[in-house]
Amino acid sequence: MKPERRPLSTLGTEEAVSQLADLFRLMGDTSRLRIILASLHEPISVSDIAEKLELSQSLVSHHLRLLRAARVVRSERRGKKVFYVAADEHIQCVIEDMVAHIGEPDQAEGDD
Amino acid sequence: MKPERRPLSTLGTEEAVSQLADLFRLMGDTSRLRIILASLHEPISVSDIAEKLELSQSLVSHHLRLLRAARVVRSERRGKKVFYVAADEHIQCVIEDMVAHIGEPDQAEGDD
DNA sequence: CAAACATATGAACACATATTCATTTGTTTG
DNA sequence: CAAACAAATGAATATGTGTTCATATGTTTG
Repeated sequence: MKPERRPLSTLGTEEAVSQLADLFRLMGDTSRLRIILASLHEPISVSDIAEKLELSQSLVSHHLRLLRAARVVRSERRGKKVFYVAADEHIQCVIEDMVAHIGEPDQAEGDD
Repeated sequence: MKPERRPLSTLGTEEAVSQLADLFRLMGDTSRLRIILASLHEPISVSDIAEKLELSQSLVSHHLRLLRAARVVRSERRGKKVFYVAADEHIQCVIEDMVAHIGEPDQAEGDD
């Protein structure tokens, strides 16, 4: 089920556009995007992310801090481990839309 | 009307994830995002973009080259001017979803 | 409390890239 | 064809940032 989208009229201020760009930029790094994908459907611990993606624990932690600050993911502690999961369903929607864009047939007009 | 999304099963390869990240990164710059927004609904010329956004013609052109290469926008020449417009409706969807994410209520669990 | 495990943080560095300036290419019209 | 306008390109630079290494903080268990 697809969640509702919002009109773009919210993007009047420079600050709003800046906040939006920040989110896209966060998803624009391969490591971070893989981390997001790994935590998209179910909570996963930092160490499991690091192992699964073959990234250092430190790097994963650094990225998760940025993602959590932007509320792309949220954290939950379970004993010694900390689990991260995508914050809301919109994150998945954004990714799915972008994948759909990639699959779109090319209809360039002045591309030569 | 919302276009169809695609499943994320396409993201198996590293190359697919990399391509996806490239697109997000392109939208993660304030100037580029503003350019995308300016050309979202109707074709607009390079000079009009530059004037409207108060960016240099050169800068706009540089960014448009990247956006066109990634098929985020497509170009069409009309006389001396070149008009750019968002390549497909998925671009708008992605933005709308991200705006919706920003408007999402905060439900952090371990945020303190 | 000490030891072991899991995560977070800080500094430093290598690398990418957004922007500017100068120039070139392309298009229309006298 | 020359002049004027519009857009694209290239080089140079300043700034941002992804990654690593070392270390600190937090948590459980003996």
